[in-house]
Amino acid sequence: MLGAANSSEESTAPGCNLLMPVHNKDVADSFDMLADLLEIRDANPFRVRAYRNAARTVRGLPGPVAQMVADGENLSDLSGIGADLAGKIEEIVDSGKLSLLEKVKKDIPEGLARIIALPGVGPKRAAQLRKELDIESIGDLAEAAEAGRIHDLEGFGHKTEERILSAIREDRGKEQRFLRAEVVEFVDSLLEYLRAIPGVKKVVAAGSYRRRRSTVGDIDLLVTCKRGTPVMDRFVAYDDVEEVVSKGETMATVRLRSDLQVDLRVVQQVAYGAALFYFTGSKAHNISVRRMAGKKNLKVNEYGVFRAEKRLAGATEEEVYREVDLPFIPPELREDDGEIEAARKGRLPGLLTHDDIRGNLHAHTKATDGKYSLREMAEAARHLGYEYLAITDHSQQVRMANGLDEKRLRRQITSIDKLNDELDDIRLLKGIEVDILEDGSLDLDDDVLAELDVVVGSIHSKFDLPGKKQTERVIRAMDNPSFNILGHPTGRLINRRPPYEVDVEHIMDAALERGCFLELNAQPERLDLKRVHCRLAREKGLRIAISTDAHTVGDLQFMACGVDEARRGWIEPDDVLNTRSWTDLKKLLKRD
DNA sequence: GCCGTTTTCGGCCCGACTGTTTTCAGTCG
Repeated sequence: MLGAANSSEESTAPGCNLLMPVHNKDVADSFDMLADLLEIRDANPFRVRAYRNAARTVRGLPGPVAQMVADGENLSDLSGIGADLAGKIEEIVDSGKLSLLEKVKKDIPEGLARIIALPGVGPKRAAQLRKELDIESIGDLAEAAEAGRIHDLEGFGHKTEERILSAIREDRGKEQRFLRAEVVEFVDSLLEYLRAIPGVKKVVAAGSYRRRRSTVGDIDLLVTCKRGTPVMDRFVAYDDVEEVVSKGETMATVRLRSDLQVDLRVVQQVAYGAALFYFTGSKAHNISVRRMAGKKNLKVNEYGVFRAEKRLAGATEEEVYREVDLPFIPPELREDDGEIEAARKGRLPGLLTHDDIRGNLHAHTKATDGKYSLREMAEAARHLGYEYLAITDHSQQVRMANGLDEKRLRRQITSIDKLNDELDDIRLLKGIEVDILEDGSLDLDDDVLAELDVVVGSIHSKFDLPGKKQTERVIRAMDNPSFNILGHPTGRLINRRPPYEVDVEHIMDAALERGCFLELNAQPERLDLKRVHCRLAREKGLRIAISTDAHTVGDLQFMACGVDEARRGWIEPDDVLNTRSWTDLKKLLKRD
């Protein structure tokens, strides 16, 4: 939301900017809100879409749009941003407000935007509810529904009224996204259940799940089967189904007990590729591909690629892409932010795979807040086929985790040396996850840090420093010649904590100058660096470490999540530190 | 509101399901 800006009355530390920083989310939320309200006002749908596209573009930027404005960058170079929207972004950054939005809010109350977020209510019905019943908020709507005043409206009925009421009661309608890693087991069970139905041929999860997004809003499943297979009946009869939202011949939607929504689509085998393409998305990617198809007088839908009535392709995704003169584009890249152009030019990246990973550069033991011994962690890593595992326990500042002081760290170094003499096929690297203190100094003395194979530096305190200070803090830490890798560089916890205000691009430049690296932390709720940052690092030629930050032997499996995010960020094997043998890695870690 | 090796104006992706309807609008993805 806006409005955080501009209160010069409030006490402000000397030297601080009087305006609160405007975040990308503020800009994007303003545009989304404006789109909602304009839609209720029955504006040109393409104008509405332009605002939504712009919101998406701004939300996906690797750095603050406010910085781009400050640097005088030409915002209309961004896709979907023209002169008008560039001006509006500048207005928001400069003033903290969007005058058009303020104006429209006078006409259409903000509460209506929350009404259209409810399932089953869209802009048309919201406008109608307001016109006929003076409903301007969720509260008004709840009252009217409870009083039974909704079902008599034209186009409404008892079912719609009930649906609205139950949605309000269960507080649905707010955006709810699940960590992908959390839903994997739900999806696997469901896939297994569907595959067991006689007559079913293929069952696959599409959507953002297949694109390997860190979070998913719902699950899209695609099924091919023999004619007459009762897939739909069996699907809605699945044990874990809480509610059947809709059920038709070829499509059904259910809500599981976990509140996860699952859409199932049944298509014929000949349309499998087209349907898979269609339901994998992203929506923006699909629209772009369809537009290309349109130029060739082709129509792409979930049943195939057609010229007039004639189906040209559809059985495989490769076929579908081929018809529009494109090579296969990996699902992780399908976000309509450059992959189509790259594909057309034959410049798609050769993406990293899990098999390329040869080690893990961030793990804890029970010496601090981990749960397993050095030996147990080593065995687990060996079992995964790794060549090395860096032990990077916390440093003393992190008292809650029983962080290591110099004495204990030296003891651990000795233990690792001893253990390495015994171990075959796996090498433990001597490391630390050392705290970056508020002034940018490191939490342990230089001489002990210099004895280590790898030093990961992380922030675990003072998350709320202003951006400039936080950025300087990190860069100062990198000045220390022992510093190798910046751990979880933005500190975000998905759905729980926003990133701290660091200028990631600036930090990347500083890392390049100093021979340091950034981590992509593979914990499912961290995943920072995130994809746009990975792309930025890659463009700059800055290598990244993909590390699990494992606290248990099981956590070592998080590597897959990190690889997913890296793939989404166009990362190739050579861009990653831990695709290298220890011999090669050692050279990279050695700073001059 | 954006965008252009057809275009600076006139396009802008496409189909399924539901509820409320007698043929379809609204919503959703």
